[in-house]
Amino acid sequence: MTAGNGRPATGGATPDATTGDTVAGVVRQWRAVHPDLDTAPMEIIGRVNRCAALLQQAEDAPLRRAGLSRPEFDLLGALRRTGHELTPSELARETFSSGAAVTKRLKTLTERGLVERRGDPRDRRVAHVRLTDSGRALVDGVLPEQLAYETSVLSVLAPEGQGELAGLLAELLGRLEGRLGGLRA
Amino acid sequence: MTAGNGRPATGGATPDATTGDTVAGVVRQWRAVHPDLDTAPMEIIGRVNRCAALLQQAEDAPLRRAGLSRPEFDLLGALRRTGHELTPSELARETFSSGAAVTKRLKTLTERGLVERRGDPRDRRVAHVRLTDSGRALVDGVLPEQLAYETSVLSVLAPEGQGELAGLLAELLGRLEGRLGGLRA
DNA sequence: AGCAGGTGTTTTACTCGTAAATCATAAGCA
DNA sequence: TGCTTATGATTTACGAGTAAAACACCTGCT
Repeated sequence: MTAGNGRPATGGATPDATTGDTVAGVVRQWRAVHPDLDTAPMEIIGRVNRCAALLQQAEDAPLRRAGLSRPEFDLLGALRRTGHELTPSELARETFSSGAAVTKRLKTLTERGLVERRGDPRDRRVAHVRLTDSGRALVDGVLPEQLAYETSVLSVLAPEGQGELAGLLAELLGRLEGRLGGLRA
Repeated sequence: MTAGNGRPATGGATPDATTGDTVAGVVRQWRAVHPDLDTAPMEIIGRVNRCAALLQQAEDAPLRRAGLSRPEFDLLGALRRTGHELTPSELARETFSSGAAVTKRLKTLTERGLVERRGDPRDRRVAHVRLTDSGRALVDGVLPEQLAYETSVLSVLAPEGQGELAGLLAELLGRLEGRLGGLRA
C-alpha cells in the first residue's frame, strides 16, 4: 500500500461535485465495463488508499516546517512516547520499517544532534538510542502543531462521524493486524 | 498523522486482543506523556495510514502473481476502465502520479507488449496510449482475482460495517478532495 | 577453549519515484 | 514570417527505501 505510497486501489479520476469523490467515479467506470464483478471492495480499499495519500500530503506541511520527514518524526516520536531508550531493531518494529532504513535515519538524526547512541556494555552488538534534549524539544514543539493541523483537516467531518469512523477503522485494523500480522509472525 | 505511517506499536509491534489495534496503544502512550493534548486525530489518521499499509501489502500478492506492481496495474486499469486511449498526462492525472513516473512505466509496459503508443497527427508533442490485446487480457484476468481477494480480506467486517465505513470514507474523501485537491488545482 | 550457529546492526547494490532541466512542438501576436 | 511564451513528454540527477550480503558479537555445545 505504500502510501507509498498510497495510491488508489483502482486508479483515479478528477473530482466531480455531482459524483461525490473520485473513487465513486472510478467504480462507476469499472461497473460499466464489467457489470458482472462485485466492485464493493474498491469503495473501501480505494478510499482508504486515497485518503491516506491526501492526508499525508497535507500533513507533511507542519513537519517539513520543522525540517523533518514523516519517517524521521515517527522515529523520534517512538522514542518520545515510550519514554526510554530503544535499540535500532526496536525502532524498526515500532515504526514498521526495515532495519536498514532505521540505520540510515539514525545516521542523519545523530548528525543533526537529535538523538544519541550508547553502546551496550553487556552485548556489544546492540546500540541504545535516546533523544537528546534538543530532539525532545523538537518533538514536543512539533506535536501540538501537528495535532492541531490534523484536527482542522478532519473537521470536514462532524464529530459523531469522526467517532464512528475511528471506531470502524479500529475494528478493521484490529482484525487485519490479527489476521495479516499473524501470517508473518 | 502523528501515529505515523500507521506504524506504531505498544511496545512490541504485536497486536494485543485486550488493547485493540496497535494505534490504540500508541495513542495511550502519547496521552500518558502529554495528557494535555487532544490525540483524537491520531485515532483516525493513524488508522487510515496503517490500514492502507496493511491492505496494500496484502493486496500486492495477487498482482505480483501476474507480474505487475500496483502502479503498473493502476495505469493499465485506467486504460481499461475508461475504454479509450489516454495520453501520458491524462494517465498521470488518472493514477495520481508524476509525468516522469508515467514515462518510465510506459517504457516497461510497452516493452512487455501490454500497451501501444500512437502519435497524434495534429499535435506531434502528444502520444496516445492504448492497451494491446494481451494487456487487456491481463487486466481482465487479474481484476476478478484481485476483487475476490479484497472481498475476503474485508470480510473481517460485517456487511453493515463495510457499508458504513465506505460511506464515511466517501464523505471524508469527497470533502478532502474538494478542500486539499482544490489547493493544488 | 574452540567452534557452530544465531542475532543485532550496517553495508552494498539496486529499484523506483521525484523535481528540475531539457527537448520538441504548438499557438499567439507584432 | 519570426519571435515569445506555453505545453506535452522525456531525460537527468538525486534521494530514500529494500533485500540480501557482510560484519561483529554472543551463546551453547562438546
